[in-house]
Amino acid sequence: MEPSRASRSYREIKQIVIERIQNQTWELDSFLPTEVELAEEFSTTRTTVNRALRELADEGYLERKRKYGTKVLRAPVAQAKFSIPLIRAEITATGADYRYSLIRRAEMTVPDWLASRMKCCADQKAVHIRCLHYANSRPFQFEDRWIMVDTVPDVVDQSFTDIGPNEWLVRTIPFSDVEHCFYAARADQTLAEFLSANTSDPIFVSERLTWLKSNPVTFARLYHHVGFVMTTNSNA
Amino acid sequence: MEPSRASRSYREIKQIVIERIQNQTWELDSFLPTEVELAEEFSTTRTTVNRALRELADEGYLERKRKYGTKVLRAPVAQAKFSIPLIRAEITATGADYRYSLIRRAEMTVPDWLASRMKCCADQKAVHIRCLHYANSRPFQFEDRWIMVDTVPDVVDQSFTDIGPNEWLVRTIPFSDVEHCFYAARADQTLAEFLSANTSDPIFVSERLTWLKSNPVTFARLYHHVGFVMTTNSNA
DNA sequence: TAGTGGTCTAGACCACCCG
DNA sequence: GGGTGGTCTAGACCACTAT
Repeated sequence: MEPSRASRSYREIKQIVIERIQNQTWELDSFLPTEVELAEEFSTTRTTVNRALRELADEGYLERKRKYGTKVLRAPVAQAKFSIPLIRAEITATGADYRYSLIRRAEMTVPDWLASRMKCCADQKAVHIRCLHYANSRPFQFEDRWIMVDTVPDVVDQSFTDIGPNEWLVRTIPFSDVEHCFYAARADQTLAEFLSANTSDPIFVSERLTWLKSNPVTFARLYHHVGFVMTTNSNA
Repeated sequence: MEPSRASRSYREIKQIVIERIQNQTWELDSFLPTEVELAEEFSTTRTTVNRALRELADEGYLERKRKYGTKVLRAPVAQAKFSIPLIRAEITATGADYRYSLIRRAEMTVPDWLASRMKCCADQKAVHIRCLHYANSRPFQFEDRWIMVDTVPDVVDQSFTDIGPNEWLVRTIPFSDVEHCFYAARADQTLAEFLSANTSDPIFVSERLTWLKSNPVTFARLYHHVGFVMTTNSNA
């Protein structure tokens, strides 16, 4: 007669909460029971319920406020996650061969537009690199990158003939703040030649800006091959 | 003489760990002290240290294994998060006026390519919608969408003349699994007219696939205006 | 001011996995 | 086998905020 008293883990609770939202047992915009009530229902402690609900809130399904309660959000799909792998890994993961080729390496003063993007002053030095990444000998990505000498002094000793700048940076710089952006651009003649595309082909471009403790590290503009598609990692 | 014994919060511990990685106090690929040791150093309990390290691992900075320890990962920027707002909010957030216009609404059997994308059978019905979203009377996004009648039966009663399909779905369907993808496309003549663009302009396209408990809900292909840029939310 | 979630404590047992 | 992180317990006090 007595119902099961086995306590639920925080993972089970997460799953049950999701099911109840899907069943509309708990409707959109409505409030869940309090943590104390749920802890009793699931024969567990408030700590465990708290972890389950906190994670669901982080994932965008719930909204929580002190004194107010926990509400079912209406638009749970508020966020999408992308993993940004090293390009070598991205290419070899498909079974293709990876090849790297340096096109240009030059030291110069950062141009004004770059200083503005990186929120830094314009009279500092940077190494400017252009290179190509191939998959099975076909152009996969054309990379146009600046690396700031003040923040990464070792860069002046790097030729980048054998290793791509991103791969080198990831080995060298501990960790950073990053901004990404993505847009579509039209291939000009130069870009078309690098990517074996036709002039005016649509090109998927991603830009990555990196800082280390507020100091500018690098700006990268990545031109992807025609037909490239960026996809989310299934689901959070 | 005695050092401060004030215990550290999990947020402070996260910050300290990040600083030590940036300082190279803890080098890339090296191991951190164990949770017990850190708990002692920070005058707190293992629970608190655990939460700090667990969150840093979720964010991609650390790798943790039982019996093995906690390691500083080399490529911390393994993931980027995007928030995907309702288009009305996206537009009004910039201060622009939002306007919506339905172009086409038709009930039909799902085409084979769509059944394949949604992992569902082809002999079911769907409502096919095309519509435009304007910002200050200029085309902002052209939307091409299918909504599955079997999963969302109420859709047959919706005219979508006054409210966009996404806005209606978000009010109606509790929550779902989602896949996103993004790519660059070339505007054909029709698309150019809808978006007030020129033929062969590069267009940023996003596709969104949604399921509810494994049942296909909707497929949306969103063509953004020329010059659109998608950006990450600053930093995790 | 009262009620809710946010966080912490001091312990415990368990699961995994390297050696 | 033993050491590490993963999780849970049964409490406690705090911080925020709706009313």
